[in-house]
Amino acid sequence: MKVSQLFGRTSKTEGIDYKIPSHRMLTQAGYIRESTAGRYYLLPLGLNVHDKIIDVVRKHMNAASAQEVVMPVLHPLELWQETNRTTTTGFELMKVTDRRNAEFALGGTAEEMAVDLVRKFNISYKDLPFNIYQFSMKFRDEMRARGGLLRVREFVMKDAYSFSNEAQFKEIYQKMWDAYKAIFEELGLKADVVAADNGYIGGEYCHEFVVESEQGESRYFIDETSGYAAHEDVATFKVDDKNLDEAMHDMEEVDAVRGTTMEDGVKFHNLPLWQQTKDVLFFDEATKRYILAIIRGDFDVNETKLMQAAGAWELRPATEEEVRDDLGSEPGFISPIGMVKKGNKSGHDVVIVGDKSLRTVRNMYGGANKKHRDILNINIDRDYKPDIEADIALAQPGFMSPDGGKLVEKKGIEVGNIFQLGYHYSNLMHDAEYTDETGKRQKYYMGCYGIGIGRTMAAIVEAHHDDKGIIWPDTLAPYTVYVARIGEAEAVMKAADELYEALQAAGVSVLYDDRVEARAGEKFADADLLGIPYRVVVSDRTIKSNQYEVKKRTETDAQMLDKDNVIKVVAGVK
RNA sequence: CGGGGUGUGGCGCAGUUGGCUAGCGCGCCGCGUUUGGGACGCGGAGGUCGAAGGUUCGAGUCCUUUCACCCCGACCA
Repeated sequence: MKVSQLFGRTSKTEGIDYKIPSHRMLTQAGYIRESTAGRYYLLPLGLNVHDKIIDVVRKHMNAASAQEVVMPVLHPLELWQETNRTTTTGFELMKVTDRRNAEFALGGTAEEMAVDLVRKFNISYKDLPFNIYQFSMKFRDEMRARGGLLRVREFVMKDAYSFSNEAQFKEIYQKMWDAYKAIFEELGLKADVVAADNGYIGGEYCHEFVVESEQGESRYFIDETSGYAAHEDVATFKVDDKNLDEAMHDMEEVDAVRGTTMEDGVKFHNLPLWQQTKDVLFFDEATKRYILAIIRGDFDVNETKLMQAAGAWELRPATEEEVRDDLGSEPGFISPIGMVKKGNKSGHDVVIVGDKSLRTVRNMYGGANKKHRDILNINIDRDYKPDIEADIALAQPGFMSPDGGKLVEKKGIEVGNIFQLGYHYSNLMHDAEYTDETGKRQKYYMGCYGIGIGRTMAAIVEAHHDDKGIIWPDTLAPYTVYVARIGEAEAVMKAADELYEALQAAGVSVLYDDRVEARAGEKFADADLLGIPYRVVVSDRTIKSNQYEVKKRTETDAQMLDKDNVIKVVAGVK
């Protein structure tokens, strides 16, 4: 390709105010162009790389015996109603109506479609297991698009859906895990595999593939000695026992003219923070219940874990008015003891969820549901009993991992994930069944597996760039060689043209900077910005010796080679 | 959706307490001089000042409404 003919061009100023390197460089180098917030044009260079990433993903999916299909982008809305996801998805579903008034959802993920497709075939155990996948545009009406390709409203996703029985599933999940490791490794990314929350997708467990990056939005913890890795939403840690050797004392209600913070309580009673109870009241809009979370004073409540434990969907903190008027308690002095759980003013029940850390402390202290009154020597079981006991504590850097090492906090870009879905969808959708060996109908046991192609592209740039521009891994670069022709002397033009032809004849992909209007500095700057692995200069200087100047993007020194050796060096990387 | 901010040629911006023909740099087109790390001169094209309504003799500038975009939060590939 000749630069003079390439659609899209580099710019010194375009995108200069984009803060995130991949966003700025991909825009300035002419790989992408924004349409409106979160929707991008992929220009020829951008599509070139995007396609190469897809090729890598496809290769490994096929090797893991997944089979490629394409599903419609418009999903019949009935399917989403079947699984109740018209209301429970984290992203706002985008809907369209056709001329017959049939309603469709713009696909944001395709579990329902996959199930609907498979059940049309009335399959039996002989068909299992199998895994079908596609590359297709996904639509998500994100609250806020951000960071160029990192978080957008339309993007190509590779999404795969596996169907099996329960016994077969582990192997499929492992296969996808291994395929993902191989994919990201081939793409030049070091991905951590992190346990995470299933969220609106459903199922019981899942893993995210996260590339460590300052620009990432995922926070996760790693125990570097054991390899334990978990998203902050689900990370667990070892809780130390505090004063379990102490005898239980009698409960006592006392005056407590103090402020409403935890520190106020510590100061007033002159007792450790960990001995205080932290009582946090939430309201779940989905199930219309109050949820009272109780935890040891030195820990915080993890809302994701709390939602899982309580079966809640739309948690929000309760307001001060609700605490007072509905529950007859007092902000800052909430307590499970004496809490009216049923038949309170609002008619909404209260569910008490206790963290397991409450069993590591004796004789705790906390509010008495009355202003300026506290209770001392509170002990679980004797004085109150949570409706649900679970781990609802938020992990913090430095805490001890379940394996005994230290938890280190990291930030990263989530480029892919794998979900166990189990019977989640086959329970919700009718006829999601196969016939087993005995002729009985059994539900599909499912998994799903996603990779965002554009986000992966951005993650690669985040991982591979310098202050001059992108540094593509050799196999992903849109072109292997950038031929920079300097000057317009007849002999130079001829030599450059010949080199361009010769490289192409040798099967090397070349971007030939034949612009007469651009000067040397501009061409060098563009070669660096574009991130092409090799730059070959043809100029007065080089043709004098009948040689060419060859420089790798990753190196500072160039070498002089004759044409055959240029081709030899460069042909090795295509 | 909550909080903060910005909308003026393709990009980056200036435009004072309302005032005359809306400017500058980059980029783009033409001619010339240049030619190894983003040159220079001369000439040129390109603008419903985000949109709608209002105040006024007069609005880029003031008022109202609205839309878009950016940054911070909750969500995700």
